[in-house]
Amino acid sequence: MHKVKNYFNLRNRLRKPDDYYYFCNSEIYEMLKKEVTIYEIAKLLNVSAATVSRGLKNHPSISKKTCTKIQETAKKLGYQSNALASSLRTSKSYTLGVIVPRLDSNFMSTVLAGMEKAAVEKGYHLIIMQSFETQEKEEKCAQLLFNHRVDGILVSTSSESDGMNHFSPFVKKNIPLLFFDRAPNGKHTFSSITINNRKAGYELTKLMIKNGSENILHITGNKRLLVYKERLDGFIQALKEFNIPFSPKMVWETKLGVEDGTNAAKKILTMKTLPDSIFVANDTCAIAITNYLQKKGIKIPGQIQVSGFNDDPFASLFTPQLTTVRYPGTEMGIVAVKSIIDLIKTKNKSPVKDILDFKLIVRESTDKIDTRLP
Amino acid sequence: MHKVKNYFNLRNRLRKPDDYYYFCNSEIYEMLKKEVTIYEIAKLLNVSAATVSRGLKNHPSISKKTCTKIQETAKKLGYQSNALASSLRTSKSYTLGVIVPRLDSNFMSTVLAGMEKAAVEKGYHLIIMQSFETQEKEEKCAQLLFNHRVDGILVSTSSESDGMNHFSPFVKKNIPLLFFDRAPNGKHTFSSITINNRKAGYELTKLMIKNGSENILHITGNKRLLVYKERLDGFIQALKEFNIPFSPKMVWETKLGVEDGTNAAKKILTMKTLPDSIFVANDTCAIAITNYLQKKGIKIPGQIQVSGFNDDPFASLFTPQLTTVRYPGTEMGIVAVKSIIDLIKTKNKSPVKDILDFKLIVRESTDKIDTRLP
DNA sequence: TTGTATGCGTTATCAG
DNA sequence: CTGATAACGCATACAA
Repeated sequence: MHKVKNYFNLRNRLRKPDDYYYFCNSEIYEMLKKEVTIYEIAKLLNVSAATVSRGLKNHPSISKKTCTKIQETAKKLGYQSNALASSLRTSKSYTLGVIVPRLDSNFMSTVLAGMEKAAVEKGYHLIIMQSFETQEKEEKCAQLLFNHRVDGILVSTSSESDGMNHFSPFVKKNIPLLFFDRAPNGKHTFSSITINNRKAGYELTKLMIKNGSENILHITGNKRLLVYKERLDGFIQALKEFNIPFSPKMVWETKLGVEDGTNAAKKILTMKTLPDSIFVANDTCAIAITNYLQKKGIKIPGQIQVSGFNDDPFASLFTPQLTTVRYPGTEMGIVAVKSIIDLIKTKNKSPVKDILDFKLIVRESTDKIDTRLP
Repeated sequence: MHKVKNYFNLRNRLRKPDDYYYFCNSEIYEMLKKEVTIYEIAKLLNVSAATVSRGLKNHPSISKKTCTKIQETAKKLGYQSNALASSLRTSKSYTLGVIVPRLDSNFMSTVLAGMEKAAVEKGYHLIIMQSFETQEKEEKCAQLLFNHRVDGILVSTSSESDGMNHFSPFVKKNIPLLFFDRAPNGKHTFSSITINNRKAGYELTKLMIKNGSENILHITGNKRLLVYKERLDGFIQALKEFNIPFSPKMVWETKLGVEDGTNAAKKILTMKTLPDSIFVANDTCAIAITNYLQKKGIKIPGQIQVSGFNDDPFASLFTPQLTTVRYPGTEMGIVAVKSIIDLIKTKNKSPVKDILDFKLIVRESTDKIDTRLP
């Protein structure tokens, strides 16, 4: 009875000790909606809360017998550990923060699916937030995630993002920060997982040149984003290699949506000489362009070759099947999470720089130009 | 100096009081990687931690002057509130748990995007988890989310899920639980947000019948899921209304993926008499089927009308443009989050049952059957 | 308007 | 192997 009293001082419960045993075995718990804590278990078993805490996680220093007793009682009482309290005490939340420009893109949802899977496998979970392509929201997300004491943060930057100062709290506190897909421009020492956009752009362009093109149009996204800038670089590199003079007029910057594609197609039709191929920086826009041009009687790939980027699920169902770059979304997600968990666990200081392999998917839409209609 | 000593007793810091002012203004904080807490701010300003806590959130009982002083110092020290501690204390986490079968579907990512947006607007954020269509994982997700003391949980059930017992901890503790898109079968008193799948199935079928079809094939998903069961019900209802006899042979259950569509198409081509229309329960599969049939020389909609479900982005770019049902993903996400936050705040006991309007998108793929090729 | 004291539920440390 | 105690960082009832 002394012990019980002692606990009562500690925890300052309202109940009278005499009622305690009955109380624990009754339904009153639920009715009072009081949390079932390790103290409840402790009191019932006449052990200390510390022992319960250990027993619950099979701490080696606790006897098997006590362990099972504790776990059984926990189950009986419907005990659910409080992860918040645990995180507060241990300063480990097993939470990873994720910031993406938007959730609802084919590619992004694939990445996130991979991330979630890998995270759960390693005992982590994700708080996912959207920056909607603005720096302001990206900063707010970062703050919220910091306040929630995530163990690591995965970011695909917004197109607006300039400095990376909003991540300095993480850096200062040595909380791993890893960029995926869209990494910051310029020289920096951040960790990142990307694909070789430059090489992909290069190979796609080379393919079209080899198929007979000389007058290539590149329709791309916001050039401030490294992913697009590098595809462009690859494009230019290929032109150079084949002695095709480059001019900025060959590059159109758009938002790469369906409407942007339709508009681009309209504009193309007003050109004095049509391009003989179009390298579009994503599939959605490539298909929108193709679709419009086809409706206006242009033969694809007969008159114009078109290539996309991403290998969206419909790219192969579309007619003509779209040549594109397979961009390993799920894998990127998995690698990103595995890497960051590694950074968390090893407290490794050297940044990860991972460049994933892409796969060039060559399909009908870039068929050789000598198969052209007259 | 007395106060300072007092705080020292309370918080048991290592530092000597004499060094304190210097300490707070120095860089040693960051070097020691000690958290900046309200106590640090309090000591610097010679006020109590309680005052700081209040001042930080502009509590009315704190003078403007003190408030600004506190907030300035907080900023200077790079103070970041600890949401875990706050949640522990207040037992409000401002976190919503979300369980979906998978993240990487067009529709789901749209819903999630809406959810995230609405949640952030209301000061909440999301932990998103995948059940991968298994009950076992769904249960694990529910547990983890419970352990993290989410304020509410949003669920789209896995196709395997049978009982809903794994959500009873939430129900017992009066934590709002809301199903979206896929709600549990049978009678129950859970809150849910769905679309009128039955009516959509009915209208789609009616459309095809009115366009001249008599021999309709319905390709659907797992019938244990209410969403598919109801589409089927609507299908049957329309047949009945037009006195077309129903037979189970008219319904094929598949997984609705691209490959399943191709296989279904192959099987269709082996039928003695081809159906004159096909109502497919999602767009992906509808397009895969159409694509295969077209390749084999079948005219769509000339010989067979096809309709999908979901209005995926490519449905209108495909040739023929796909007749489908627009399923308001973003809106569903927004409504779901708003509803659950409402449940959280009002502690309302009466369940929400929201049925969103869909929109029938009639396009070429179901053009009148009298335009058929001979 | 501000301060005091305490608890939220857990775990680490130290002692036995 | 187990127990007592003190944090983790914050917020609130109560007191002043």
